[in-house]
Amino acid sequence: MQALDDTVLDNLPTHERVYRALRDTVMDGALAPGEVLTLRGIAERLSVSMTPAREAVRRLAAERALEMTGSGRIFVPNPGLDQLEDLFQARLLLEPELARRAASSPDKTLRKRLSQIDSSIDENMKSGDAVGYIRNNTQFHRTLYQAAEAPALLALVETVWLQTAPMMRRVYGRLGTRELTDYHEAALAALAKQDAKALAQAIEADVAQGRDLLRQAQT
Amino acid sequence: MQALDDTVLDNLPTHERVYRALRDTVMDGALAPGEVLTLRGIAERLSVSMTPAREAVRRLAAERALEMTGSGRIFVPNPGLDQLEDLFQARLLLEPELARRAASSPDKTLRKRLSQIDSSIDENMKSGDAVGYIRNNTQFHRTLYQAAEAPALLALVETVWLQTAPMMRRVYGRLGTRELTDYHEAALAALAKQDAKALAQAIEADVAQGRDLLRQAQT
DNA sequence: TTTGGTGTTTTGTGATCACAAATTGCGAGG
DNA sequence: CCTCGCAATTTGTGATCACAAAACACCAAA
Repeated sequence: MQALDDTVLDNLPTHERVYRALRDTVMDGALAPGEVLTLRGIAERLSVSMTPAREAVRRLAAERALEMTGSGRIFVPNPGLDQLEDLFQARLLLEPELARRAASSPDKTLRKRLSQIDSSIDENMKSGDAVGYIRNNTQFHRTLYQAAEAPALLALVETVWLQTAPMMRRVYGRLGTRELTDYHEAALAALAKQDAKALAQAIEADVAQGRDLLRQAQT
Repeated sequence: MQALDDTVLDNLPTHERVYRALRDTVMDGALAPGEVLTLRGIAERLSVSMTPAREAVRRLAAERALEMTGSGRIFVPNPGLDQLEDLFQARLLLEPELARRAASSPDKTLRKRLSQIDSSIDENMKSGDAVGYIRNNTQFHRTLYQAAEAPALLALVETVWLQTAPMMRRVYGRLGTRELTDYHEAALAALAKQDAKALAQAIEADVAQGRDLLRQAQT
């Protein structure tokens, strides 16, 4: 009876495993903007053939988590400030709406889970763990929005996260995470009161903080 | 000196050609929701091997234009009413914003092109050409939003269009296109006056009309 | 007519390979 | 020190194939 919560990492198709592995490294900001990847490199690192590696890469490219030149060169996108503004605008349009919908969820379990994640975030902030911060912050938002039960909207937001992650990693690495304001507390309080408006505002402030930090970092 | 505007259909990678061909059929609503596709079928129809067909399909699946079961079966999504509401909500959040940004474009050429497209739409409506209507309507919106110079936002909207296209085709096929209100005229007038607010409202009304028509059709 | 099972066919998956194009490395010439 | 050019290498692409699993068709039993 080992591993009931195996997150079914095995028995998945190879291309799916490669996809998830690559996606996670992008989401963590483990890949620097502009960094170049090769199919053979990916395939070898994960002990698979080129075929599933190619499929995974093309899938990520479709989600704009990776980019490919006309000649097939694979690299991590390095969006300009303009494009980043667009991506944050998308977040500001979509995420408060998702929060609003999640607000009607009377789920006690949800609040507990969010609270736990927020504790981890606090630790990450104090210890300056940028990767841990990004990972838990993403998980906080994802968990909240899942309660909105709007998978089509959440999918859109996830692709935006993928596109901003490498840049945010760079920013947090430079500026640190110690001086960030934690809007999650306010979000949790609003959720407890089922105050959709306040929740949406807290999320908006949270997203806007990320945007402003990024603006500030861009020289 | 034939075909300078060949839209470079040749000399593109095979997987790209397959992708575009499939994407167009989805956008046109030529594929019915629930319809099943096979890699060998696609490959044979386009006279290519399975490899580029697979890549194209997986790319479309990443954009949610196609869906794949755990066992790899490929089919056109058949979203429930709930999901369609979400998709239209995304459109309502994103498209007015894109319109707003496009409004500052003083481009005379743009207005002329939009006007031409709108004429085609009028013909399509009168003749009840559902596919032509969908194609031109999409082109109208795309052309307008391209002026917003926010490719990241436009890409999000395009994926939403892909997801709703099969259902809209069904709806227009059933209810016809003759009784639709043409909000594009108002949009053009607002654009000429560079009235961002009015333009955004016209676009909102246009999108909302699509949503309402779909609601009405769902029994 | 419906249900259950069984054998056939269809289908996606992943590895391998030849090929062409792009990239890189390096040395000659300015 | 920089730039150009050529050769060696790296890299993505697309076809093919064996394989396992899923889907399907068909027939017998209730």
